[in-house]
Amino acid sequence: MPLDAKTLCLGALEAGFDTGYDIRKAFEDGPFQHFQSLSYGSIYPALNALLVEGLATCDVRNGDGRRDKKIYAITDSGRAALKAALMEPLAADQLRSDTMFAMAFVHLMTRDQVKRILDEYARANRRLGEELGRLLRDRMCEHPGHQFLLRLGEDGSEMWARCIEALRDDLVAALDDTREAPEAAPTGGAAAMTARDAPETREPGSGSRPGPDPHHPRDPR
Amino acid sequence: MPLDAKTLCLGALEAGFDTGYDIRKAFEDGPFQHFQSLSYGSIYPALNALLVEGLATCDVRNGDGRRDKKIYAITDSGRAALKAALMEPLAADQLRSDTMFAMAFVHLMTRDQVKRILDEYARANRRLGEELGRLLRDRMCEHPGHQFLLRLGEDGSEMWARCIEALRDDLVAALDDTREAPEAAPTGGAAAMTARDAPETREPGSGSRPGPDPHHPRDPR
DNA sequence: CTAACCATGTAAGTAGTTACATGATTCT
DNA sequence: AGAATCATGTAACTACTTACATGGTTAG
Repeated sequence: MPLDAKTLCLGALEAGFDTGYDIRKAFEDGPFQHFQSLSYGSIYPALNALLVEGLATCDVRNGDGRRDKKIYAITDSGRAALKAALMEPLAADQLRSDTMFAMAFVHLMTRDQVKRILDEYARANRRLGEELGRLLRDRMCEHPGHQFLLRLGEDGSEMWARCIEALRDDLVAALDDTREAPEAAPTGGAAAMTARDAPETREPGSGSRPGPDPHHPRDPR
Repeated sequence: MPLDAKTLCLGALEAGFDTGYDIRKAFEDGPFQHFQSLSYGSIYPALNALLVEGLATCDVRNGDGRRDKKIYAITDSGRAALKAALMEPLAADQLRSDTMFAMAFVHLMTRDQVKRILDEYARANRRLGEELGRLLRDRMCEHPGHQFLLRLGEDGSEMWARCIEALRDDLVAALDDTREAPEAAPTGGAAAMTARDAPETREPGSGSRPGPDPHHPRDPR
C-alpha cells in the first residue's frame, strides 16, 4: 500500500518543514517534488489528524496583522510511527507518462510533431534535473538522506533526457523510412543498433551512448 | 490534463488489444505496464462509452460454452479522437516513489535496512527492464512506436538500477561515518538517539564525504 | 483436484484534487 | 496598481481501485 497523506506529512515534518504552507512547497518545489505529490486539500486535514493522534504538536505564532501561523513539530511517537511505516514493505514505484504512451502512436502523427514532443520532453527532464541539482547545492544539504534523494533525482532526470535524445533520432529516421519507403528499407540498422547495444553489452568504455554516466562535474570542491 | 480511461482504451485498441481482458493485460504485463495503469473497473465502462460515442465497435463472439467474448475495434472517428487527444498538450510525467521518499529518512533506519531496501529496489528495476526487453524481442515488434516505448522502458529501468547501485555505497558509507563518529555522545536513548542527532548537528570539520571520487567507480570493468 | 487463466461486469469505497473563501504583505 | 507570496482551511467533485459476482477451461 502506498504511503498515505498522514505519513507523507509526518515525513515532511521530520525533514524540517513546519507549516502546512511549507509542506506543500516541499512537495511542489522542494526535495520531494520528483517523487511524491500532495496538495493543500490533503495536507491540512492530515496535519489535524496527526495532532489528534499525538503524532505532532502545534504552536500557534501570532503573526501581527497577518494570518496566524501554525508551527507543527513531530513528536517522539510521530517519529516512531514514521519509522514503523518505513519498516513495512514499500509500494512499488508508480509512473504515469502520457508522453511515453503517446509514443506508441507515432504512426498517427507527423514527423515534426514527434520531434517536437520528444525535444520538449527531454528539455523538461533536463530542467528538472538542473533544479534538483540547484536544490542540492544551494541550500547545502547536510543530510545524507536528502543528498541521496536529490542526487538520484538529478542524475535520473539527466539520464532519462539523454535516453530520449539518443533514441529520438532513430525513431524519427525509422518513421521517415516506413513512410517514404514502405517496403524496401532494411533500416533500423546501424544507428539504431549502436544505441541499442549500450545498455546491455558491458562495453568497456567506447560507447558514448546514453549509458549511465552521471559524471557531471559535481563540485569536487 | 492527464489522458483519461477512454483515451487510454482507445490507444489500446489502436495497438491491437481487442477485448477488455486483453486491454487490462496490456497495462498489467504488456507494453504499457511501465507507463500507465488501468484496471477492469475503468476499462469496461470506458469501452461501453466508446461504443455509445461511435469511437469503437463491438463484435460478440460466441465462445461455445465459455463466456461470450466481445471483440472491440477502433473506428475512424475513434482514431481521429485519439489523434486529437495526442495533439493537445500532454500532461507532465508523474512519478510516485515511496522508496525514494523513504530514503530521506535513512537516519531512522539501520544501515542494513537501508542496504536491503536499496538492493531490492535496484533488483526490481532490473527485472522490469529485462521483462520489457523480453517483450521487445519475443514478439518482435514491427511497430516503430512500440519499439521506442519498450526500448526506453528497458534502458531507463536498467540505468535507474545502475544509478541506485552507484550511489548506494556512498550513502551507506556516509551513514557509517555520521553514526560511528558522533562526538562523544552520552547516549541516553541508545541507537535511536545517535541516529536522531545526525541531521541537526552541523558537523564541523571532517565532512562525512571525502572529496575524492564522490561516486560511482563507474563500472571500472 | 486445485490453481491459474480466460472473460465480463458492477457497486461501493477511497483518496485524493480543484476551486473557492479570506486577507495581509512584499515585490515589480 | 497589480501580481506574487505567505497562510489556513473546507466543500464539492472526480476518477479511479477493490472486491465481489459468475462461471467455463486448461495446466500441474
